[in-house]
Amino acid sequence: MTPEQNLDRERWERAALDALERGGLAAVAVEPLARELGVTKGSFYWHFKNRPELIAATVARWERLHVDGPLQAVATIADPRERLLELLGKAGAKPPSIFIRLLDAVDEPVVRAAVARAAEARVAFLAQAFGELGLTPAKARRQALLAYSTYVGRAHLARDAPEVLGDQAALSRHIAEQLVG
Amino acid sequence: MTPEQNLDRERWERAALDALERGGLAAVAVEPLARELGVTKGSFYWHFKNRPELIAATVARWERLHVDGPLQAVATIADPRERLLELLGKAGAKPPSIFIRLLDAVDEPVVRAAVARAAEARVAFLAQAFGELGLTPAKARRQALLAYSTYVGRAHLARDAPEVLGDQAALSRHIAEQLVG
DNA sequence: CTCTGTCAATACGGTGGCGTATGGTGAAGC
DNA sequence: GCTTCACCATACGCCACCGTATTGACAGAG
Repeated sequence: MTPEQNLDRERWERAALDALERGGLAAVAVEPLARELGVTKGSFYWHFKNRPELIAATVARWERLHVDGPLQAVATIADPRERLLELLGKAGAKPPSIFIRLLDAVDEPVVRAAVARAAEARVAFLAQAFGELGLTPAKARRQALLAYSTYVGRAHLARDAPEVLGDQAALSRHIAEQLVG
Repeated sequence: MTPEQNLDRERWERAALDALERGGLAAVAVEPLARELGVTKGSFYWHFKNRPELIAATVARWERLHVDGPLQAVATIADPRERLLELLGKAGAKPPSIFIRLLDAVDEPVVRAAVARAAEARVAFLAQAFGELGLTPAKARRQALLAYSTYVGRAHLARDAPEVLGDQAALSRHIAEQLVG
């Protein structure tokens, strides 16, 4: 409620999101984060009910900053082809490390729900663009699923086997050519 | 060395691979597995030095049974187009759950190494087939990377957001058409 | 029938995280 | 200057897992 209350709660949330990126959801843990913040658990259990609440807040934060935000930003691009190239290009540029960390932690129901929402939002967004390019709705949806699958797959390869990935720029061009045409 | 020795060690390895599929690498734990097997840790530490050794054995078992095995099986198909369709079709049929569980646990160096080897082997295999279809080596490699990315991405979607995936058969046809042509 | 080696049970100590209960501090409000 | 309240520290009990040490069962070799 009060905006003041959230000032130091946000320190925890920021640190949690960083820890998630570095060490996965297991690193979003009370005592390690407290050490990192130079503080004790006493602080944490003031701002949060328990660890699940921190996880939920962290996931929600990711969803705002790394799903909805970028999607709205790209939505300003008028040309659907440009829009698609922008999206697929980002896949090659910066591997979405937090996203993959969340995929690793999908056993947690909150995480699974967020990941599923993100998938639907992104696929719908891609399908919209493909539709504007003239594909039928069904075909646009399938093409969007194909494109999103490559996005996720590349994100995995970039993290887990970058050596097989080779020249990312060349692959990016190849994918864009194959999928957008 | 002795084949007898491995009889009950193999019970552990089997159970470990099952647990991996169900609960991820965290479930490949000594005490839970002992409970499940109706036995105590005393047994485990007879057959294994420690938990890392069990994890290594489990990963190696997966690599044999779920990477090298299937690849060799499909290698018997002479026609490269048939071979590709067989591979990409399997992606839609049965989601490779153990594989994704391993992706989730790539922080463990043994797991990362195995996952990277699997990726390279599979991509090379796909590239070979695309080469036989007439693509230049560079283009075949890129196409293989594209195909493998869709494989991994679909595996994720199938597990984490099956509701956005929709009709898998239609998507399979779409992907095969787009990638193999 | 004893001895030896294989395998498992028991019992222990250690670690690391969760959550709670309670006490302390400093600043704002009166 | 006293109180109140937001905020954090201290200290505790709890649980789950790892790994070790020791003992016990039991089968086959001699």
